[in-house]
Order: sequence, then C-alpha cells, then structure tokens
Amino acid sequence: MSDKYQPHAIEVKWQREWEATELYRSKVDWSKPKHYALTMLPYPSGDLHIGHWFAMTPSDARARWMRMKGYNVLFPMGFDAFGLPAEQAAISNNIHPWKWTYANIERMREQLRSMGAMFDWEREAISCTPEYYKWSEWFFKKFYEHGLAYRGSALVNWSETLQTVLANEQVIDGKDERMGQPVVHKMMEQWFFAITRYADELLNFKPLDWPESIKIMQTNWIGRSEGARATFRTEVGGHPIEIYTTRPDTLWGATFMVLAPEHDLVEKITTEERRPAVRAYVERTALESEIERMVEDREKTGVFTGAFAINPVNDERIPIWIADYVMITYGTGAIMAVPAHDQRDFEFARAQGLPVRVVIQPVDAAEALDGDTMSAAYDGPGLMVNSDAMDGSESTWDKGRKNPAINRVIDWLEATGKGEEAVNYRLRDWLISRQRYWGSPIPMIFDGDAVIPVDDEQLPVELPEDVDFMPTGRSPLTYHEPFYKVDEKRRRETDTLDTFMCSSWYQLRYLSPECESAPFDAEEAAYWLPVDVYTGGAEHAVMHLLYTRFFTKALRDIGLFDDAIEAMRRNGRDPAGAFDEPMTVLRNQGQVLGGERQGDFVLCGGRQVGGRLLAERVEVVEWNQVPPGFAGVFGELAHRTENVLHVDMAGITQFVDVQPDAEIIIPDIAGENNVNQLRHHLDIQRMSKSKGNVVNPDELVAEYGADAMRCYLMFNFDWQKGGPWNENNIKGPQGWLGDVWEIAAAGAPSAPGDPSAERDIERKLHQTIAVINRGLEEFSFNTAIAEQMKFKNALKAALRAGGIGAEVWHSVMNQAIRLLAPFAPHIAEELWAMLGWEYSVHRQPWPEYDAEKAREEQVDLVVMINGKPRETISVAVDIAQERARELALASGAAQRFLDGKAPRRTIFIPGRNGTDPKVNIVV
RNA sequence: GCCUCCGUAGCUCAGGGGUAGAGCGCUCCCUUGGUAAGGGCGAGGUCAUGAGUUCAAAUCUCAUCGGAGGCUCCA
Repeated sequence: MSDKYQPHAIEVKWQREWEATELYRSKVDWSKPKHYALTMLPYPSGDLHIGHWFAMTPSDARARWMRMKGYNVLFPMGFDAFGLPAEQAAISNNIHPWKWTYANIERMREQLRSMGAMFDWEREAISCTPEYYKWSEWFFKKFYEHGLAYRGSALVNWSETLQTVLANEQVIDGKDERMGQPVVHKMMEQWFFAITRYADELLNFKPLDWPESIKIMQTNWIGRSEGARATFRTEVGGHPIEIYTTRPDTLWGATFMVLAPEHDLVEKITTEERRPAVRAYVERTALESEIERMVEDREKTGVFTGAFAINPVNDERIPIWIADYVMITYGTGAIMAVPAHDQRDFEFARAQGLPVRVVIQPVDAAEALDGDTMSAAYDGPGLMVNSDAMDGSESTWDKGRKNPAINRVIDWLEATGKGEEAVNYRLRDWLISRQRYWGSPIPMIFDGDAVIPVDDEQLPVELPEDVDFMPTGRSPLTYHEPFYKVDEKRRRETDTLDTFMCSSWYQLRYLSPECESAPFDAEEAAYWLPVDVYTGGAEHAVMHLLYTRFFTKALRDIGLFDDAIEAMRRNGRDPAGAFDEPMTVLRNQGQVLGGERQGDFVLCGGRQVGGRLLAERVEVVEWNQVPPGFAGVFGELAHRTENVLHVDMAGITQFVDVQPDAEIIIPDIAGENNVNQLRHHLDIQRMSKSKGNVVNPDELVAEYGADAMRCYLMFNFDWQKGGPWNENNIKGPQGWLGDVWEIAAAGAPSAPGDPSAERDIERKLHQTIAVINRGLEEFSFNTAIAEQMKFKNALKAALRAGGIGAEVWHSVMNQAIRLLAPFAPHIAEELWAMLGWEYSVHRQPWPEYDAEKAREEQVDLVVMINGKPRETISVAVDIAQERARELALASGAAQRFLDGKAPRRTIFIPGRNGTDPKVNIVV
C-alpha cells in the first residue's frame, strides 16, 4: 500500500479498467429512471483547451452523481466537425479537410479520455461522416417536403472574406463572428428554413428550466411586437405601400413616408426629375457596410422621390422619401413617419425641414405640445388630437390592444378596411445555404427552373474528395464537374448546409449513431428523450439554442417522433410534452479567463522633453526599490506600444519614449535586452494565443493529475460565472486529495469507540452529505467541494482526538469515498480498492442523507437586546418557546439591560435548518 | 440609450430579515528522519454608498456609484 498520493500511477490505469469493463455503457432499461446529461460537443480544432475542461468535467461530476443516485445515465460525446477552419487549413496548409479533421479528432479523443469522464464512446457521433450527414440531408428533404425549407430571394449578409453568406445570428456588429471582417448586404437566391413560423411557440419558455438571461436574449432576438398594418397608396399609379406600426394611434400624425433604399417600389415611383438624386443615394447606401450604417448618433440622411402617397385615414397627400434609417430587413421596409411622436422621424423631419404635427397631447403638461417648437419627439401618454373621429381617445404607455387608443384605432381600421391588427417579429427566417465546401451537401438538383430533391435511395449526396482548393475562397464544388453535373440538363446544388443545422440534432444521433434505417432509433428516443440537463457556453444563446428548439418542434410537427411516442406509450410512459423541447434544463458555465500579470517595476533615466521622458536607460528592479535621489521616472510598467512606455508612477501615468540606442537592463533575462522583453501589466481577460496567457490542460494533467485539475476547476470558480485562472490555487485541491489519501491509507484506528465522538463524526458526515447534494443539484460545485474539505478537516481532527472505533471509521470512510467519487473519480476508485471494497466505487449507491443523524442536540440560545446579540446559553435543540423566554429573561445580559423594569416585548425565533434559536428582548 | 445579472476577508466564492462564513493566501509557533515538505495557533470584514420598512437589514424597497453580459435607427 502506497502511503503517498501519486495521481499518475493510478489515473491511466483506472481509465483503461473502466473501458475494459464497460463501466459507462448506457443501455435502455425501462425498469430504471433515465437521465440524459448532455454537454455541448466540441469543434475538432485540434487542441482541447481549458474551457473544455471547465465545461465538461463539472458536468461529468453531476452525471456521475445522478448515476450513483440510481438513474440510468447517458452522457455521450461527439464532434461538430464541419466548418470553416478545416477548409482554411486546406487552403493554407494544403491538407485535405478530411485528414485535418480526423487527425484532430483522434488527438482530442485521447485528450478527452484524460479527463476521466464517463463518456459512453460507443455512442460517439461525428457530424462530417457520411453516416451522419446522410440524415442532415434527409432532414433537409423532409423540411422541404413539408414547406419548412424554401428557396427565396433575399437581402443577405455576404462576407467577402469568407466568400459566403451568413445567417443574421452569425453577424455581430456588422462583422462576421468568425473572422471579424465586414459584411455587406447583397440580394441573393438562397435556401431558408421557416423558423419564423415558430416564433410564437419559441417565445414560450414555460416548459423550460433555463437561465433567465438566455430566455431574455431569445425573447429579444425574436422581438415580437404588436401593432397594425395599413396600406398607403401612391398618388400617381396607386401603388400600394404597406407599412407596419406599433403606434396606429399616431396615424393622423404622419407627415411623410420613408422607404428603405432597397425597397422594390423605389424605382417605380421616383419621378424623372428626382431619379438622378435617388439613384445616387441608393448606390451610396449599397456600398456602405453594415458597420457604417450602424454608427451611433449618425446624422439622418435621405432624398425625396418626388412621389406622394395618400394617407388612408385622412386622405392627406404626403411626400415619399427614401432614407437609410429605414431597414429593408425589418417590418415591411417602409414606414409612415410621425415626427411628433417618434424620435428618429423627428430628427429626419428637422434635418429635411418637413412638418411636425402633434396628434397625442399630454393631459397634465404645463404647456401644450407644438410641432413647430418642440425639441424632441413625445412618446408618452395623452389624448388623441387632430385625428378626426378618434379625437379624445386615451393613449397610455401600454402596447398593443392594452392601450385604449390603439385598441380603438385598430377596430376602426378593421371596420373600414383601411388596415388590420398585426404582429411583427424581428426574427428572420434561417438562411441555411453556405457557399462552402466543408459542409453537408444540400440534396437538391436544378432542372431548368425546376428544383428536384434527390431520391432517398441516393442519399447521402457525398462530398467528393478529389477537389482542388483555390486561394480564391470559392467553394471547390462550384468547379468540380463530376459533382455538380448530373447530366446535360441537370445541375446539382453546390451550396452546403450551415453547420448549425448539423448540430441542431446531434443529441438525437447519439441515441443510435450506427442506425442505418433512420436518423435515430425510435425505441432509444422513447427512453432517453428529452435531454434532462444540457450544459455549455452562453455564447450559443441565440444561435444553436434557438435553432435546436426550432428543429425539435419541426420534427415533431412533421411526425418524425411518432414512432417514439408510440414506443413510449407501449412502455407505460406519458409522452405529453416530451418532444416539444430538446433540452429541459439548461445551465451555462462561465469563462475561464487569463490570469492577471504584474508589470515590471522600472527605473527610467534620460532627459525630460515636454510631457515625456526620452529614456537612455531603462532598468527593471525589485518592486519599489528606488535608489535615493533617483531623478527619472519609476513605477509599474502599465502598458507599452512600440517604444513608448506607460509607467504608473504612484497612480499617475508617465510617458517614456525609449530611445533606439537606449540601454535596457532586465536582470532575469540574460544577454542583451531590448524593449520588447519588458513585461507590462495585463488585465484579466480572455485567454488567447496573442496575449500569451493560454494554459495547456495536457501539461497541467501531467503536473497535477486529472483529479486535482477537475477539483480545482470545480472549486476555484463559481461555475456559472467563471473567473481568472490562478494556477497557484491548484495547491488547495491537490493538498486536500493528498490528505484524503493519507487519512484512508492510515488504516482504521484500533482504539475502542467513544459513542460521543462517533456520534459527532457521523453528524458531521450527514451534514456534509446535505451540502454536497445541494451543491450538485444547483451546479454549485465550489460549495460542494469546500464542504468536502471541511469534512476532511473534521475527519483528521477526529482521528487525532481519538475515540472513533474501527467499525464506525470504516463506515464513515466508505461513505466519504463515495462522496468523493463524482468529483475525483480516479483517486476514489483507488482508495476504494485499497480499503478492500469491491469494484467499482462508481457502481455504488450515493450515501443516503439522514436528517436524524445530521441533527444537533445542543445549540446556543442567543439572547438579543434590541436586536443585538449579547449572550448565549447552551440549550437542547428542541427547546420550547416559553422555556427559552424564561432563560433569556433570567440571563445576565437581560438583567443588566432591563435593570428591574419589564421588557417592552420579547420575540422568540426558533432555530431552523442549522441556525440557533434566539430571543430578542426589546427594552 | 434599453434589458439582465452582480458588488461580502488579500484572492476565489457561500449565506440571503435573527451571533459574518468556507477554501486558498497571510502572521506567529512547533517539527528538521515525511523536508523543493509536515503540524499547530491566530489575525483579517461599517457585507459598494445613502435613505426607507422592521423589535431586528449584509439580507427587503428605493436612489446613487462601480463591474459583467446582451440588444440597439426594431417603425
């Protein structure tokens, strides 16, 4: 028996043993309750980073805990393997995406194994294999057959850098989320999924236990608003211009209309006289990138089309303008402009000298609003004015029908046929075609104008391997004739599917990755679905997490879960609601950030010119070691750009220009030093290679062992928040595991038991179980581990104090190791074996919490005077209220403060869940 | 600008009307045949600030300040 904890000696050994004995194979067993724990699958970038460990190992601990609690747990793993990086590697390193991806997967599988997680590798799914994407293609076909996939022309986000279109969700601040390069709008014919049809159902989060922030983000993203649609007509030609507004109560205040520059009607209605100006404006807008259009406080620009429209509510003639503040992608791409009550319209009206007419007058304002003098739009409550029959209607802050004025106007619009109630969404349909090679082919064939799906028997349409990667960024499929040419007439679709489509259903493929007759086995789906707990990063809030919800609902409506529903019934389980949502519970982990780094402390000598020092000499010294009489600049190096140092000198930033021939002295770095070697201060921020603050999990495992790593990650952060990396803190969990090892290795004490000491450790054990249970339940891994550490201390103290008999010690150790198993699976397994218990600790039941055993017998009764604690009296835990009051009043503190007088009142607070009982005496 | 979350010990975080807590770190002491270590004792906090509610506020309410994330010409 080894008396020292040596992680490396045991970890690989147990990982092999677990695999050899199929410890983590999960099979359908209708006699047991199921638990499908899922953690987001990685992209095979080639290296597992600390973020993967942080996301996956706590999830693993929780899955293990559920298993010990008696659930049949499925905890699978796979790879989201299509995507741009593979293609970029192909272009720049001349390596085929297949090779690159598979090599990375091989490597990452090994890295994942070193976590000691309970992944069931028999269920691994990889999205870029033909066995997998056959079904991605098949789903596409099903969607197409059911009208959920369609080809449409739309203004799309086009990335010149990536040579592909992107979904709205993939464009951030006008740049692509991957490379951060500008995205422009372009009219293109593309494939879409009709996600907007599910907008309302996607807004229903009632069945979901998801973080509030994600629900809010999705709600905002879907952006439902209520209002009305109305049709204006052009004065000449009578072209209808449909508008959407959330403020139909201000229809009478429309003094002009604005169309988005891309609007279809612009060409038709523009007068000959205005055409040159309008064309110039439209062209200018098209060239502008999204970023330029989004600059804040941008001055409103636009041009008059020369055309007029008739306002249907009052037959008024108003000018039609075009302006880039109206977006073609929102609503109908055309607005009625009500400058008096909409700030944007107001700014535009003032900039262009257009009239402003008040139609909502606030009731109790000191002065009535006047369109000619007001300095900002008024969007508050009031009474409708200048609105014919609607005058006097009360408009409130409420939106939609809840607002009496809006309600009345909508009724009137509908009665007169001038408009109708309408709901609008910010959400657009999901653009799913990508002009890339490394993705699932879209199983469609063009035959002239006709579009024909590929026969099921011919699926999958396989990606050809013998393609040439050109540095143009164009997809190789577009010039690979054997692929696209079906025959003289017919041509295959060369666009591929957005990888988010592949990851929208991977939780289903895990159920039966080998299944050849269907995307998933109905029996497996009936047993395992839905996912009970899903863990992963919050960065997927509005992409993956919205798409996969849509996907599940679409599959349900197409009827693809019908067999599973039938199987569920057959096995006596109620299928109600089981296939409405993919994941019942969602929790997001935070991010592990780079650690903070102190800048060098520097002494800079040279001559002072203006506000800066031209340094001839810079020396790195010990913190605050400034020679007496030193005349230059000294302090922490806060920042450096090229040769300019920002030195923090007692809180004031001093600028130091290091001269080209200056002498740089850095004692830690041998040889001649240069300015680039100076270490400047680094704030806590994301880990990235360029910042040089990335940590490598493989090296850490080699140094500390997987168990210590797992425990450090769980202990040192609030999991749902994340935080800065601090390697120094690994010592805590490492020392704890070492202590546990020693305690276990020490063997049972031979002394006879003292019932009181044994009762104490037993009580402590059960109190610990309660806290760990709660910690795991709530993803509060840090508190669970802190409690284990405390228990270790108690165990150690008890052993030193003596009085624990062999029988109790064995029972306590047996349970303590089981408590440790989910967190540190290797050491737990080793100690379990070392103490002679049967393989495996991971097949043991979780220790049962016994409230009776956790109960304290004696507690301190706190005597408070006017709410301030003054004295404690040791009493029985179940002390009666009357007795407590008596004891409190008799206490020295009470006597002193009361000084013979009667108390004004006394308040008894019983001790509940661990708190002491109290009596507050008000004097 | 709007929405959400968060400010508790040096650090990372629990608690959440009723005595201010944990781990790490730190001080001091012991060990010097576990030693690039081990053991023991201890110090550390106006719970961001201000007001209100209450017998009692770190906890509830409001305001202010500070931090993180998301949305943003959304008609």
